[in-house]
Amino acid sequence: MNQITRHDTFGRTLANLGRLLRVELNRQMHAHGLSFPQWLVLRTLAEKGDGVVQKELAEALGIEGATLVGLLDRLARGGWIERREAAHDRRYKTVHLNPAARARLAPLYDVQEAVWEHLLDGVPADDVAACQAVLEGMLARAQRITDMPPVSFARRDAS
Amino acid sequence: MNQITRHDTFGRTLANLGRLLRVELNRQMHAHGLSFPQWLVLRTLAEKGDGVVQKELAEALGIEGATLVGLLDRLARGGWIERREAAHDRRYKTVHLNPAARARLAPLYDVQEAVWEHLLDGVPADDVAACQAVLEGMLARAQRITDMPPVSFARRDAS
DNA sequence: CGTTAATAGTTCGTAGGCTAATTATTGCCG
DNA sequence: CGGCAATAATTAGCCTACGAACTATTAACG
Repeated sequence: MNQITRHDTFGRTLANLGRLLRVELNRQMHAHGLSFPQWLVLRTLAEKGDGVVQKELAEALGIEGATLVGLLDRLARGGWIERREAAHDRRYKTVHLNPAARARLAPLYDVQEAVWEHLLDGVPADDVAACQAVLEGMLARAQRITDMPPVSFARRDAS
Repeated sequence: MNQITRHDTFGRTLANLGRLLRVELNRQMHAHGLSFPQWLVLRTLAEKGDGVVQKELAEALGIEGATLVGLLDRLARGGWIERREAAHDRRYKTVHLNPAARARLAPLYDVQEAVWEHLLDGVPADDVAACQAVLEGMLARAQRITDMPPVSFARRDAS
């Protein structure tokens, strides 16, 4: 009963891959004193430049502000970052990478890249590009869906 | 500094898509009194038949036994399932779908399928298949990687 | 001006995920 | 038979993530 659809296996692959990636990258980063989400925060911080405001950082990461608070708390406790009050508007706080953190961060780019190379070893670049195109299309549709009410998918009448 | 690599954008797409899917499916399932992980448990339970043992259920879901314990606790509290002691070996417990749960579960297959149809609307089946092939290859490699030590990726000597 | 609305950050409660340690039971083997 | 290893489930502790409620500050406008 209730057959497995073609899309369903796609979903399972995606879910399993996501979980495995999270676990594996987490494990790799832990060897350098960071979790994977923490690494994402620091990497994004380094990209966007020092003094980014929390709201903007959370948006760039695609997480909620409340979630970022905890991440920053732990990063600050570990000496990676520092929060300062913004002068012009005291509602804002700017986030700053500590000087020592930059050096500790450098090797992690190699770790990340090595993981990806292992995962995509032997896969033709064209195939990867095609796959990414499909995923990005889904991403775009998913973002549109998010604005719709939940009921819209229940296209059946629950007798 | 520390350039963005080609694989990196692929990783971001994957991570963002995974997150959006999780959030969206969670939202859809909540309209029927379930979270997305809970739905996965019940669906897997229905597939494997009644009386599955927790260990086997956790493996089918790809999560740890400890994680399943909490999920089953909440599902039992909600009247969806029931745990019974296995007769032949009192270490085991078998999980059983409550009769009323089956009827409540039926419409959710449609919800799930509708989400996938929206996400893949207009994408040629060949492209989806090609994409899935790449992802499955990554999945297979990721499973092999998990057996390796964390250091193996730090191909540079951190002075 | 001053009250009200909007906005940034935080806190609180809940859930899901992990690892490590505990408990209860069974298997093995000397 | 008896102790010891293996195994299933649970518990405890941590991190990440969410939404909702709260605080402090600033903006809007009557």
